[in-house]
Amino acid sequence: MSQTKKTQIISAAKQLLAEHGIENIKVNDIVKQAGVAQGTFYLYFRSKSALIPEIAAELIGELLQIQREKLSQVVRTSDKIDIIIDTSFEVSRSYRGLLSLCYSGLAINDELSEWERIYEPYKTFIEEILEAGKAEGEVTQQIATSSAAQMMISLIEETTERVHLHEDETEVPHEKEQLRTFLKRALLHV
Amino acid sequence: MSQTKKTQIISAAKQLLAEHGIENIKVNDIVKQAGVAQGTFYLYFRSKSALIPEIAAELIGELLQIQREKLSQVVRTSDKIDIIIDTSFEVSRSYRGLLSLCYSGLAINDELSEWERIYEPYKTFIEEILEAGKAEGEVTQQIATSSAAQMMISLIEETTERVHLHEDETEVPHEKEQLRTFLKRALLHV
Amino acid sequence: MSQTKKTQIISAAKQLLAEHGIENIKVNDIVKQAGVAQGTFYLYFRSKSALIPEIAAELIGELLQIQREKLSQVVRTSDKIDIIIDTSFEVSRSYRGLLSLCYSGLAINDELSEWERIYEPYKTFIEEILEAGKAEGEVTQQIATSSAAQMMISLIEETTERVHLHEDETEVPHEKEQLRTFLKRALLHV
Amino acid sequence: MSQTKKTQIISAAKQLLAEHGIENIKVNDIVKQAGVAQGTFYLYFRSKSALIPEIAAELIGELLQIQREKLSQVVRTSDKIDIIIDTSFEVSRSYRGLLSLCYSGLAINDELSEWERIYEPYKTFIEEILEAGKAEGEVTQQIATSSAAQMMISLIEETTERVHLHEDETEVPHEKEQLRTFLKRALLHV
DNA sequence: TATGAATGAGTCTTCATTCAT
DNA sequence: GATGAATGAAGACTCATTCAT
Repeated sequence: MSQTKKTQIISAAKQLLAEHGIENIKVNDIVKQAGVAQGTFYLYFRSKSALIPEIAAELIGELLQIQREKLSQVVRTSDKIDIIIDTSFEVSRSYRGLLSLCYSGLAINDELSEWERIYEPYKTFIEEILEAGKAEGEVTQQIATSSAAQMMISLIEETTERVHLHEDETEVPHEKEQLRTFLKRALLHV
Repeated sequence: MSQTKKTQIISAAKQLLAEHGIENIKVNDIVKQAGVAQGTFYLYFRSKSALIPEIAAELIGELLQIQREKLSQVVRTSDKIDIIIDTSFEVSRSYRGLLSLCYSGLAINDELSEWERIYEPYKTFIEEILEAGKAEGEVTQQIATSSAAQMMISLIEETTERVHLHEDETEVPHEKEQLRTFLKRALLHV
Repeated sequence: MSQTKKTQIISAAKQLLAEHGIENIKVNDIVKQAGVAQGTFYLYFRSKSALIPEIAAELIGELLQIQREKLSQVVRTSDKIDIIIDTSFEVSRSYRGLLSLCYSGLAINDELSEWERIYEPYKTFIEEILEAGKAEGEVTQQIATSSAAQMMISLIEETTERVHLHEDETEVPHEKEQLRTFLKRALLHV
Repeated sequence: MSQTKKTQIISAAKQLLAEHGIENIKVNDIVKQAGVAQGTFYLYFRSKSALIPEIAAELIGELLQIQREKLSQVVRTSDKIDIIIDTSFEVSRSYRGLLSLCYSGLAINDELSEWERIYEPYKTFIEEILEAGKAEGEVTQQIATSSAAQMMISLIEETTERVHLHEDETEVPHEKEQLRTFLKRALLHV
């Protein structure tokens, strides 16, 4: 039951965060939206900025879970990349701008390591895919999986954010295609 | 002469911005550092947040100028990419974190178009390089220059920021190399 | 209990307002005098200028209540006018200058209608007296009660304010007498 | 020539004062409107608040001059009152709200005596009219001319301001008529 | 006289956080 | 656990006034 309150708060925060920026939402807004009292917030979060990592973690977790699921039966790395891009676009759409807000929010608060800790499992997930791809001979040996995973994640994230911020859905397919091409050229054997 | 004051303010702001985040610096700090009065700030900037675009513009301008100069005698796109990466790392080092702070600052203030206006010239510069590379048969026809330029810029920026935030100079050469490989694979003919 | 805080603030504000002008008192002064925190002020008032109407309303309410009471057993309009003048002088003395400050405060903030809404009940009260006087044949039919009430209120208010601002109590009886004569000549049958 | 600058400033201030309140106009607004430099203001006025009395004096002077002129050939006090009311309405219309702003401006600045000094000549002018009316047997002996003059001025001023602030020109004739009746009943023999 | 860039004290308002109930 | 009234530090911004030119 007490978990309910926390969940309500996180949901409310996610919603507001996606609409406005981190600096533009007040604890007051969140609790109002969540339908709980001001003080309740501090029962579950040490401070306002402690909220961001939790949301980020939830987001990444969600993304990871969806992708794990969708990739379970997929074999070719090329297909995996397609799916990763597609799901990223979908998740990013519903959280419009939230990821980069999380990022800047964390960066601002000098909690870089916190951020990395949260991103860790996702990065590992991508690394494993690339590693497997290398083993299969599909992914180039030229690039270190750690760096490549990082660049791949950044590029996908940045592109999805950018595209969605533009609010012009018509260019989505083209940008997605470009991203696909770019990534595959960089990572896969010709 | 009155330009001096504005310059002083921008310099001070750049310095402080690189050290702390945008939300962590006060107008008061900036003017103190700049050696001008509180009111003087508002003589040259409509508000605190109006400062960011100006700094960003200056930064981009600087980057653009340096790269234009260094690339003037270079022919091969591959070499151009090397130089762009190198100079980006250098500029980014001296402005440690400033670019992404500018970005988040702008994103927070919903001034996306302002941000794009500022980035415009740099993006065009990169596009022209890629276009020329296509003409020379060095750059792949597979990718649209506009998208490619955007992705290239994002990737370089994100990587430089990330590497510099880690404050571990030893990994710079490796990351730089990885970035080079990644980009060239994506953009150039094999 | 929470009403207490608001009451404290209004009391403090009334006191300070009577001593200084609206533009000369700071929110800080008010809360210090009231013994509450800075933020508490904004819990009960949207802004500093939102305070004035509330005080004005309270003042008018007080004046109205006193006069209603004192006039309950009085029959002749002439006597009623005497009592209205007397009580106005008394109330005005204890709020020295406050009424006109309220007025200017409102006028400055372009909230004329707000001001009229507040004055409404008092004006109605005076109108009813004049109407009753007309029915009794004591008040002249020459003048419309609405206009007459307005003029009567203005004249009394202006005179009391003026007299009290002079801080020379010796002239009060004379001015009061003059006001009485003036008003009765204007309103009553000879 | 230097008088020109001062005149420009006063004109600009009158205009702005009539549109906004005293507290809402800045020296900057005035000088911009006047087309002079910021510093020029302080060449002619000790401070911002020193401007109000000058404007008030000019206004009163204007009113006085007009009325003196119009009354020069008039004999009956009743007619004089009509003319005074009419001209007051006219002048007040073009300075919509300015008089009361002057008043509150001065009251706020505790310069009551200054205000009275400025009003002095006008009050004397009205007193003389009433005195003459008494001599002619037209004005009642019941009321002291000093008090009566003051009340008459206040009432006219308050009424004109009120009517003009309402911006409903259709009620002007009725209110004017009511004022006329009220004043004549109060001051003249039946 | 005239200018207008520069000043900086002054104040409103916000909002994360606390704590008595 | 839950509440929400109360807190008060913090900071952006204003604007009358000055003064070097």
